[in-house]
Amino acid sequence: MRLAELSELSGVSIPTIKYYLREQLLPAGRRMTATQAEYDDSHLRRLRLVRALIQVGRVPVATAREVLAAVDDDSLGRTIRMGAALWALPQPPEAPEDDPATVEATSAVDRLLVELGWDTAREIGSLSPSYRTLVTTVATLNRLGYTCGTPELTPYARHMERVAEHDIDRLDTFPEEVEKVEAVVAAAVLYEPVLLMLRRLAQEEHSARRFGL
Amino acid sequence: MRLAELSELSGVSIPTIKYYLREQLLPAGRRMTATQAEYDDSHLRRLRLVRALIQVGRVPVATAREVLAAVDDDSLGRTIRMGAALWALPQPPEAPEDDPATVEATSAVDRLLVELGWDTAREIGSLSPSYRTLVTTVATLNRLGYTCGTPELTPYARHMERVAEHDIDRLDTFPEEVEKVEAVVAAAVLYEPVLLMLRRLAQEEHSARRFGL
DNA sequence: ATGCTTGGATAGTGGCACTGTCCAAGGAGG
DNA sequence: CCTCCTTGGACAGTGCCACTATCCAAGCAT
Repeated sequence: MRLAELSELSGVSIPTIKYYLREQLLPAGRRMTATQAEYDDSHLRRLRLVRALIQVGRVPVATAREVLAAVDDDSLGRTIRMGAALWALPQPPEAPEDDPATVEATSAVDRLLVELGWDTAREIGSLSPSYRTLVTTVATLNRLGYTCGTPELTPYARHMERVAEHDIDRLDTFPEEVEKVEAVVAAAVLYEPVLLMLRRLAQEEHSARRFGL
Repeated sequence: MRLAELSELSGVSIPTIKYYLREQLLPAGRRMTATQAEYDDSHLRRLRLVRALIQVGRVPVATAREVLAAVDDDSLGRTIRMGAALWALPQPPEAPEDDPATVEATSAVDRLLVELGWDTAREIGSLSPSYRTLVTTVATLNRLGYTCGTPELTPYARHMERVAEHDIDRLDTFPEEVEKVEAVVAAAVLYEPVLLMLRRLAQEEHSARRFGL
């Protein structure tokens, strides 16, 4: 298919697609003549993933580029590739390391990992963006005056552990290799809002039941 | 305390605080003279909440203003006030209503609510932003080619139901009324990244255990 | 009394995700 | 063959938004 058709099928405007091509979020089409290129289903799929990352996941373009580069890097093995893709994902503002709230948060999270027996997470430790983001957020909560230490975190962690197990089980559902990696990224980014909205709905439900409307 | 002190204690620059005052995210200080105003702990607390909303929660300033207005509205009862505050929170781009993927997503979510017995959620239905966001996201997933129907959603919903119950239980921990409402907002916004990061950490942990590094 | 600080108003900055314009090269119809 | 419309590419411009810099007159401190 050509650019115009890609645009129609995806619902993304031509200038925007050109922009994504320029930013290397989308691989170039197969050049047919000097002025024409041919796109296929993989482009359409990738384009939709890009939209999902940017619009739903609110991932900045530069970050999306890194994530997708990891997805495409054939030199990496499956697990690594998934990891690398997810690795590039989040970037909330980091606090200074010597901040007292940060120090406290770090030790709270570390104690949590010990308690749960998440040894791999402990080894990888501060390299993981998830870990760092968690510490930052806990520090913010504490600075706001809301106690958020190991005891508060533990029950939540146990719940999310079961969710994660379920996530991993579902992985085998996807057949193709590239699709699999893309699926992990999509699932990471798109299932997160799903989870959050389910939680809010459940909160509304239980709050209404307990306190009335 | 005066503006400079408020700035130092909060770590927010004076021009930014002035900006927040202008945007009515922060109530004006008690005017002492024509050129001086006095701020107190409630201002500091509110300022930190604003930062949390904007920086961690990525809530746009205009939305934050609405949320905080609901928090402050004494004419509303407690539950309503919390609801109104959370009500104003999210705003992911909505899809056209007649889109086939959206229709499918709507029915999938509705069936989910029936299955779970979330009757209040069903009544409030499409008024709730959580509901609408959930539908939009599910539609996006489907459009991307990832099946996300009632059977896929149910286990996640059950997990989040337990999380939400725990959330509601924790509510009683907070003593003051205004603080309580603020706490709900802070918890909604700040515990969301905590949950997500715990999930990612757990995923890394279990993925490593199952597939190796 | 004088020099520095304060709060308030207003205009400007920088980043980012697009979007509009132009152009030369094709391809399609007569 | 000629004309007209479309295509892909380059590049500058736009709009939004969260700040930030500048200026000013009125105090307060010494």
